[in-house]
Parts: sequence; C-alpha cells; structure tokens
Amino acid sequence: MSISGLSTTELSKNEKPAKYTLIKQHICQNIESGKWPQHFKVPSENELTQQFDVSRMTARRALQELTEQGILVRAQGSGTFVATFKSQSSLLEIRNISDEIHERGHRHHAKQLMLKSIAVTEEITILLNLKNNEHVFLSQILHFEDDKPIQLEQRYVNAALVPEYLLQDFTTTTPHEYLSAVAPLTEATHEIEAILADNEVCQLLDIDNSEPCLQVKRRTWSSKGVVSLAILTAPGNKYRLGSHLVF
Amino acid sequence: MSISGLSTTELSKNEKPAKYTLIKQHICQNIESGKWPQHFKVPSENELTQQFDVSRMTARRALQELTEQGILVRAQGSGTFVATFKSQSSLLEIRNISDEIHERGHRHHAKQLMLKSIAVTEEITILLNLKNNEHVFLSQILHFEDDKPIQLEQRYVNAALVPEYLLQDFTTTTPHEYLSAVAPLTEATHEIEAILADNEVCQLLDIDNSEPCLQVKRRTWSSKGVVSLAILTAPGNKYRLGSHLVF
DNA sequence: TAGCAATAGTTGTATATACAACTATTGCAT
DNA sequence: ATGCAATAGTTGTATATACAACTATTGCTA
Repeated sequence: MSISGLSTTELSKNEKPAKYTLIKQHICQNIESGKWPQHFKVPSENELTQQFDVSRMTARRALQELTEQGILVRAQGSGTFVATFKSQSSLLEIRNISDEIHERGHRHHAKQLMLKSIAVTEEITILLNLKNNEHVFLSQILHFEDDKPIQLEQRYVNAALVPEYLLQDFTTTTPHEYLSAVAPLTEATHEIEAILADNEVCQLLDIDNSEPCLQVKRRTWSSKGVVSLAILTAPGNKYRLGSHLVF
Repeated sequence: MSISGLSTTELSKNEKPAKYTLIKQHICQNIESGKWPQHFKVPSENELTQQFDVSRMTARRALQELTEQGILVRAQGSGTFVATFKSQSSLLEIRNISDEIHERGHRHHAKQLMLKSIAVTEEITILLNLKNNEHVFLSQILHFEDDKPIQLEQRYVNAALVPEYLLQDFTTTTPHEYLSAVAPLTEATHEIEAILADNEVCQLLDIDNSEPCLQVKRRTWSSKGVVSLAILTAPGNKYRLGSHLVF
C-alpha cells in the first residue's frame, strides 16, 4: 500500500479510477521512489493541469487531499512542498497531544489539533532545515518582548499548537506563558525557543549576523506590523539575518 | 470554541470570513443547540445554495469539511446526516487504533485509518439506531457464509476498520478471521457480530421476521451480486426484514 | 400484490472561468 | 547599493455548468 493510502480495491471500484487519484498516485510514487525529497517543490496546480490534461480544480483536489494527509505542505504564493517524513509518521506526537487534549476535556477538538500540529511542526521544521537545503521557505514571524504580549502572524495563530484557552485571548499571553503551555504538547520546544532568541537562531542556522555577506539577494517584504525574520541566501549557501526587519 | 473548531481569531483574519465558514458555523450552531439531533438530515447542497445565496460548490465545501471532521456523514443519493456524538468525541477509540497500527509498524496510515474508522463506526451506528429514529438510513450489506470468504460492499471495504494485511486480499478472509482482527480495534464488535448473524439482527432491531407486516413500503434494490439486508418501514414504526434479499 | 419503468432528488466528479491574496522576481530610478 | 514599482507566479475563494452514479419515490401494468 502506498503512503497515500490508496488501496488497489479502491481503484477497481468501477474499473475507472477518478482522475485526481491518478495524480495522487503519481505524486506519491515520486515521493516514495525518492525522486522528490523532503521540501521538494512539487509541480504547481497549473503545471499538473497541463501534464495530466485536467482542470485546475482537479489537480488542486489531489494536492489538497495529500496536504490533509500530511504528505504535502502548501504555502500561498510560494508553492506546494513535500512534507518531512517525520511529520508523516509522527504518530507518537499525535498520541501525546491527544493525551493532553483529553485531560483538558476538549475531546472533540483532538482530531483538528492533530492535523494542525502536524502542519505547524512541518513549517517550523522546514524553516530550521534551511541550512541543509537550497530552498528558501519563508518564514517564521514573531513580535516578541519579554513580559509583553506575543504577536504571531495570523496563520501561525491559526495553526499553532496552542491550547484553546490561550487562543481565546492570545494578546494577553507572555512568552513565558506561551512556552510553558506549548512545551508539553510538542517536541519542537527547543526549536521554538531558538527562534524566540535571535542569537540562538543565528547559531542554529549558521548565520553570521555581525558581518555582512559579500553578496546578498535583495528581498522586499510586505510589512504587517510584525517583526519579520528574514533569511537571505548568499553565495556559497551561506545565510545571514536580513537587514529588512520591519515593524 | 464551537465543535467546528473555528476560532474567533480565524474569522477576523481579514475582517471578511470565507462564505463556507459561515455555512459551517450555521450548521454547527444548529447541532450544538440541539435543534439538529443525531442522524438529522441536514439541508442538501442545493438547499444550502439557495439559503445562503452561494454556489453549490461553496455549500458542498462546508458539508465536506464537516464530514472530514466527523461531524456529518454523507451518503450518495440519500443525503447528509448529523453524525453521532459518540464518534465526534471518540478519542479513546482513536488512541486504541493508534496503538494497534503503531505496533504493526504502519505509522503513516494511522491518520487515515482514524478518519475512516470514525466514518464506518458512524454508518454502523446509524444503522443500528434505526429503531429509535424515523430516518431510514441504508444499508449494511454483507455476503456471508461460514468458513467462506466474506464479500463486503465496496464502500465498506474501503472504509472498514480492517488492518492493512486484511485489505490486501480481503477475499481470502473468513468471518472468524475478520472478527478476530477487527475485535481489538473497535467498540462496535458486538454490533458487527449481530449483523453477521441474522437472528440477532432481528432481535436487535425489534424485527419480526416470521410474520409479515400488514403493510410494507415497497422498495427496489440495485442488485450488486451481494446480499442486501433490507430494512423496511411499516406503519407504527415497526420494522421487518425485507423479502428482497437479492444475490 | 408484485414487478417494472419513469421520474425526481442527492451526492460525486469534472471543466471553465474569474478574481483575491500573497509571494517571488525583475527592472528602473535614485 | 537602496528603494520602489511593475510583473509574473502560486495558492485561496467563488461562481456557473454539466454529467455520472446512486437513491428514493411514484405511478403504471399485469
């Protein structure tokens, strides 16, 4: 059985598999064979539309279902990427989260939180693995001062591993409270802490923040009133913290 | 937070929530308030299209997402129904299944199996609860002879709580093997056993199989080469096993 | 009453199209 | 180099339409 979960029986239903299942198969085969590694940018909706001679909505459906299954990760404006295998098989994490939610009495949210947790773990992992990869997958965005409320970019608020009671009034939460709440829910605590502390981020990403690189690709940023942690590519696969940190 | 998992933050994203989220909210509110009980037939895609002045695909998306979340159950040709609350909060079952899958080393299938397990538990539960409800939700279909391979209607093969190794060649499995494999994965074992044994089904559903009812609604069946367990409505909310069992 | 045909209703799949929102790159002016 | 504008690319949302597959009901015929 493939990672997509498509059984042979499912395909012989009417001797005529749905078109989007063919696309899903194609993608899964490429991933399983190793052709498309982690963080690989899979063909866009338009490209799949041409390759398989289908409408965009059909190609989109294939990508979307694989995303829901934790096999792909999508980013508006950027593209669709192969998820880390870690998240594809992170059953252990799921169980830990389940326990936590279970104790808090929010059983009916458990499944959604499982899915969301995988998504956010995904993005963080991709971010932190940049040093091993040429893809520039952006970006973790945090507005942060000790003992002052946190501001997260909205999509992270939506996806984050945050218990319900924190979500309801996130602006009253301090970094310390955030971490202590998230800590029992995730294995990525260390990485999150590293992001919160600039110096550690630099260390983690092998970034030289003091001396400028010889050549840095210019980037523009859509300012949103939050701090953007810009990671810029430079010749020789070196990275440096961007100077475009905007408020 | 509602059962849909929609947070207030999610809705204030751009001060303009997506249309399908409004429909999801509407449905969830009706369910939470008790207006729409278990097995209630929710408005069809076309009805929602008119009520909310949206396209069918938008209404469809709302129904589909709630189905994926285990809140609704859909049946082609019949309609969309409110799932049992049991499956909405059956975290315990999910964990048990997780353990099972985990031990068998099929981690990456875990999430899909969780979702599927909820779906099939759903349908079985709805079937067995018919006696308490006016809705005739059809139908469990089994082809069964002792010590001979089982045949299940295809959609149940796809959705069933069956371990992978059984799915791969289902036709070689005997009823006994099937039960012993499924037993540790579900709380519905007793119900499944009841379905497998005609007499117990009759007992469970308060069906009088020997004496014909005074008046029975006629039904036609699309024959598929499998045994159809037909449940026919009769005056006074009595049920009787149909005479249309077709092979 | 039983069997069959026809019809309507509901979900599933698929296409074509349009615009919004966001991202990434390029080019130009300073 | 820096900053800005313009452009193209990608995903997100939404509409309109058509047909397929299956279900449910009704009506006719024998």
